[in-house]
Amino acid sequence: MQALLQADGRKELAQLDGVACCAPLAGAEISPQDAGATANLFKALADPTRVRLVNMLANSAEPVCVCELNAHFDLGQPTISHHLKKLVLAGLLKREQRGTWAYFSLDNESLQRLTDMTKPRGGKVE
Amino acid sequence: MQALLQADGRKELAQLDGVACCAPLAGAEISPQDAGATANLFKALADPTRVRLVNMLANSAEPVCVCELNAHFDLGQPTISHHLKKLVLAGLLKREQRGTWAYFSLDNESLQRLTDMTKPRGGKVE
DNA sequence: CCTCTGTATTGACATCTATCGATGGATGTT
DNA sequence: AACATCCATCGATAGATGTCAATACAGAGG
Repeated sequence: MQALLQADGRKELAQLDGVACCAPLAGAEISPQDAGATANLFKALADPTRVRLVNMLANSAEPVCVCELNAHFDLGQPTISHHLKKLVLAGLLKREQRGTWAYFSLDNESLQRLTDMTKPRGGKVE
Repeated sequence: MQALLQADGRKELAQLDGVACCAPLAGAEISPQDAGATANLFKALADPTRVRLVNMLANSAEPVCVCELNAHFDLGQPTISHHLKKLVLAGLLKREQRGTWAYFSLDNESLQRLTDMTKPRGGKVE
């Protein structure tokens, strides 16, 4: 059981690494490790619900309450919570507690990193 | 059986749609359909092997033979073939047959679309 | 202190996906 | 014509993932 908890912890850290590193897709040769981190970042956006969540938060200047987000989906509350957690772990969203309510907002820096990562000629022109 | 084949066909078309549409993440409100297409594009890059494949092709001015690609991975040939197919269906790669050999290259336009899609303030500044 | 409400976590389940071994079709080569 | 090579497809399998119902937990108000 202890082992299971540890494994989970490592997994979450791995996802966080994905945000920090951000090796450009079209840049210099990517190591297998960096490829994993890069893939993790894309994985965070590889779901329609998470794409919509990010899009909604990108269109709001203010942090948005979970209760507000829930209302826009035909999914259960635990499912939305699950997706939000994944986006936070990926570093794309920030979470903020206000009393009973939880507010989420887009981490603009991370979106910038995403853009850098997909730039056609990031590193060198060769 | 016929039904199965049809279902498969539809699935592949859906992935192709993902490339064509390309709704900006931080742009105007994304419809659930567009969110699915956008997610499909990210899904194509949500795997370390596919990230490396795209990266390798991005670093080559010339199309690369599959036999060359296979040599860089500790994976079976059918697995690489499977990943290459997914990337082609997503519109990220182009395939070209030269005699017995298959050559793949990066579709630079699609990479540009990826960049546009992740631009921090794609549509309007609001 | 009890209850209500908003979120997160757990456990279960169905589906999806990456991988492999085996096979098949196509193209060269002897 | 027989054979070898390259690549794609098929069938099977293990592991990952999205979803829900049930539960737990925390803060606010009675």
